[in-house]
Amino acid sequence: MVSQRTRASRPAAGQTRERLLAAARAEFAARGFDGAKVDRIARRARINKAMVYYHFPSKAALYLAILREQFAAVASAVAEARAKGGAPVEQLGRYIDTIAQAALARPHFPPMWLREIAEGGRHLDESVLGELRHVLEILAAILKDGKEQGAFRQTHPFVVQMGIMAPLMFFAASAPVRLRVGRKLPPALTLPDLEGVVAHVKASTLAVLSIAPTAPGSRRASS
Amino acid sequence: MVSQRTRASRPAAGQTRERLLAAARAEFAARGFDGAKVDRIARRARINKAMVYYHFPSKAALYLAILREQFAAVASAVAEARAKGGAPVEQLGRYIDTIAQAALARPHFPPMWLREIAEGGRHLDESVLGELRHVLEILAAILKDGKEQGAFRQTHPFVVQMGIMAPLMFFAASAPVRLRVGRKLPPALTLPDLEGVVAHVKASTLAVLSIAPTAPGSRRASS
DNA sequence: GTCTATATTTTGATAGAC
DNA sequence: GTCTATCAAAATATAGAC
Repeated sequence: MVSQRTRASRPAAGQTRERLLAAARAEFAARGFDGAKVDRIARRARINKAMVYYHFPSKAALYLAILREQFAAVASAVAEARAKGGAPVEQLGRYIDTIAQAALARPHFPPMWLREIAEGGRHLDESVLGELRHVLEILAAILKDGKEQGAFRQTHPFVVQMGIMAPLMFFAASAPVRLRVGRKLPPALTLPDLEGVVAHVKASTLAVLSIAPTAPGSRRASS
Repeated sequence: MVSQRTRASRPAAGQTRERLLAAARAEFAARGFDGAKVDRIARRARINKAMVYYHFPSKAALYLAILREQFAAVASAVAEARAKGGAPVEQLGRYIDTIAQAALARPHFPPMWLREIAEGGRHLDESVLGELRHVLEILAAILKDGKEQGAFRQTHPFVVQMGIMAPLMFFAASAPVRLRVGRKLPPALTLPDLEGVVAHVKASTLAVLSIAPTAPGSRRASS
């Protein structure tokens, strides 16, 4: 995957690659790895199929490049947010905001992530898994700080992560379905916006973290 | 290969269809519509490709049949749970349990649902959308009851639904990825189980519903 | 109802000119 | 770097015997 690019300027070479990546992002997000067709990617990028294989050795390599790019961007945004410091409650709020904004700024990320989950992570390599771990470890650190400072109760980082990521990804990716479901729904059931979902995720997450683990129908706390 | 006969003298007809459906469920859940191959479905069902087309007019029709079956089952389980009545808080807990159990009992449902979301619902027809609306309307009714009885604050059913369904579906479908992520994680970060996730979803949902919409620290953390 | 071919189309990937 | 032309391997679907 070494391309012979020097510092010297070349005729709009990078542009083609960028168009290719943009087209591939859109196609893979909309159709998934198997549903995406190299022909269609080329057409979207206004290049031809041979050019795809000039820039990437295979469809799979192109897909992986895009996965990496997206996960790395999200992970580094989260790391930046963590680096800003502050009280655990504040950091957790920022963590949630950051992920929501990453999803907004990168509309192709949520569907690709949902698909990879459904796929059992068949296309995830160690580099992507590493980014995932990075994000989870940052959340774990925030939760640990909060617990040590008496602000949060003991929780499972994986579970908290699920409670944050899942609604945000689900929401970001589900616009078309929500619209179709909402069309024939009683007018009382209006469609939500991202702000509402983010607020809900923040409020519910902070609430579980601060209350005793007694849910109705379950026994009292035993920790 | 000798196929067994039922009590009657006719060849085991229904059995083949059942095997076909089971194989298709597994294949579609694991690979998605485009990734699933009719050859592989036939092989899994221990029949041949022609039999697939004897029972269903096309791959798409087979896929839709399975989607319908799954959504109808979940929707009717939720309707049953609602019919049991009880206080809103109790009903909401049962609603969550029901969805979690439906996901456990039908391991192919969560990945298929995640994929359809990612896909923009391309394969959902009106019958499936109707089941979705049904489930959402039941949740909306529970929330309405709760509000009228002073147990819940005003919330958006769509948003609450996202906070419940998404973590449950995500969790149910993400076992393979979680295992790979967890393998190289500090031992402090153990892997969660479904019980923990269900408890978390219950606790967080009930918590947001009962508190005032000002979560601790939420003013500062918005952006 | 079940099977063995087989038709037809699509698709990932390459050769080779410019 | 970019194109046209094309291959070889899948993959959906069907014909037709039993």
